[in-house]
Amino acid sequence: MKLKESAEMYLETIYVLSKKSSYVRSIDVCEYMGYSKPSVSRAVGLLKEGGYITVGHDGALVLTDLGLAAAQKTYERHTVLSELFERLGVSKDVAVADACKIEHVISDETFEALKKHLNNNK
Amino acid sequence: MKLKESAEMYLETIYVLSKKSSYVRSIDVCEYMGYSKPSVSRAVGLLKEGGYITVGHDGALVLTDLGLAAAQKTYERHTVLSELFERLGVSKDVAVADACKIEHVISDETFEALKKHLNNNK
DNA sequence: CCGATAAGTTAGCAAAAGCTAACCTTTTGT
DNA sequence: ACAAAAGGTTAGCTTTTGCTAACTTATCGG
Repeated sequence: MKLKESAEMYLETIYVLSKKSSYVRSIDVCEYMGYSKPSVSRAVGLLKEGGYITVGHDGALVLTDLGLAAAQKTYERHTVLSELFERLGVSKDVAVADACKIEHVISDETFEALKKHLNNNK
Repeated sequence: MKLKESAEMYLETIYVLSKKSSYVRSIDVCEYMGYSKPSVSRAVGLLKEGGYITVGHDGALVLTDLGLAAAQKTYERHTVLSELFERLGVSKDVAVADACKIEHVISDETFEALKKHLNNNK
């Protein structure tokens, strides 16, 4: 079951929020992503069903190993890509926005090549 | 009316095919993209409606100025991105596939930065 | 205790973009 | 000439992923 683009974004968001608050609820995801409660509710259900997260009775969203791995992979793409773009002179906002879109479609091979290139020029 | 990702692909395809045969039909687009006839038929209708192409009675698909500009823009992204990736050591197939996806989501600003970088390292 | 607010769910709509099945023309080949 | 093939369209299905409206709970203030 290959992760859809939107699922990656949800996982990444849960991951990012988890690094700050250690208690992430659906409503936090709503606010962060700017999505409605029903949209997040369904996405959470799918992620749970797929084994990417668990949901506590208190509504706490917790990444499983599977979910964490996916989230970290996406997050690394995000940081590396936006850093690369900024280094090339792209404004921060645009660099982040582009990283956000490209992170979901770029292949492992191309990403690794870009990452290596970035590291070489550090 | 902002062009959707799929519309960009159709225009780019018509552009590429036009450079070879000077008489591009829907069926040619089907074969090139691997899509069904109804899918292409609908897309062609939308592109016509949007003023991006004209369709002759003989079924010839011809880009308007508007369509040509869009197609060329996408095509340039495609060539620059795939060239860049290949230069970084990515295999041709993967470079092209990634360029195909990224060309639709990258911003003008980031693309120009990448292009400039590529030219500097030529 | 009771009403308001907060969090989540259910039901159902919408758009984008692919598909198949079935149909209509027009051209083509024997 | 007439069947078959080629090209295109119509109708309608599917998936993904957003939305609103409306509902349920549960907690919290006075």
